[in-house]
Amino acid sequence: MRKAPELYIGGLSEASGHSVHTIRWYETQGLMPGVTRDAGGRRVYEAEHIGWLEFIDQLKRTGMSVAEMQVYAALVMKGRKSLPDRLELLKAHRTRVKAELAKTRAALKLVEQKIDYYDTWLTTGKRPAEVPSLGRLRKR
Amino acid sequence: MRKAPELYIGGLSEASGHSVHTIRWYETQGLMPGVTRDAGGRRVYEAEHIGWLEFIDQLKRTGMSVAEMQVYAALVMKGRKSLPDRLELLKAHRTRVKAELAKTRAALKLVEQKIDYYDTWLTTGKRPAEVPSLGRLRKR
DNA sequence: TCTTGATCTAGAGTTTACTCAAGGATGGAT
DNA sequence: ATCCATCCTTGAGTAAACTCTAGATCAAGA
Repeated sequence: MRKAPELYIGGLSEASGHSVHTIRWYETQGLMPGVTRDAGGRRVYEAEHIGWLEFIDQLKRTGMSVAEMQVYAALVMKGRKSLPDRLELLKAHRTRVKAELAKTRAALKLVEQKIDYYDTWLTTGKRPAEVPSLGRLRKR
Repeated sequence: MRKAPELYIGGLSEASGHSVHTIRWYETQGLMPGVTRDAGGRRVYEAEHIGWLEFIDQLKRTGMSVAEMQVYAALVMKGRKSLPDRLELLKAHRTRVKAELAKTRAALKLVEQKIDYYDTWLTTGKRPAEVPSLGRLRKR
């Protein structure tokens, strides 16, 4: 009754946008739970693995290192008794990400101030009033 | 009349939070315009270099590579005739940063959905309805 | 003058996250 | 029976951004 179309590494690669190299490397890093093999030794994936890799991508994009994703993946493999730990890990991650985002937004604001500074200088032809910490340097 | 307190690499290191190694390495990468030497061959910095490194840090925090900062620093060294190019470079950077921020915010949102999912599961004791692309995986 | 701490250069080493290469097995199509 | 694409493993290579080491020089204080 349960008959998923077989998903080999090439198919998962296409579906996920990761190279087959990367998928195998993720596996060596403990980031690919639940991979089976067929009679010929080939890795067989389920449709869920596509979603899993997508989730991994979100973690990565929010700045999680492979080392911490390893911890998360290990918890997933321990089953539902690890739910509290997974929740804690993700919450801690969320806190860090929010802090990082705030810092990056602040940095962007400063860069934009510099843009305004250059813009004014260029359109008025004269150097605007000093803006602190915008990294001016005399020519030498 | 113009008498700045001498700033050697150790002082700049303290003031900027970068190691002396990093400051020297930045120089080899063309990221330190306007560094002079004293009679004994030691690097002498001006107070402006502190602001410069702070600005570099903002660029870095917003994800600019050292390679692109090189380009920016080279423009700075060309003097005011490079103003339009500097402005263009920073504006292009701003555009990229905003796009990156949007993607990261979206990723964070998905991670937060997963947190909610785990939270509900944990507090109700039963697995909530599927949320698409949250990377579930069967144990095996 | 001697010592100590900061500085210098050149070059090697580290970390993270892939990315590729070599050589070999497998399996469906002709 | 033979091709060819796709898969396998092991291990080496790459890129970015530092980070450290070794051996030498310099400057200021005891």
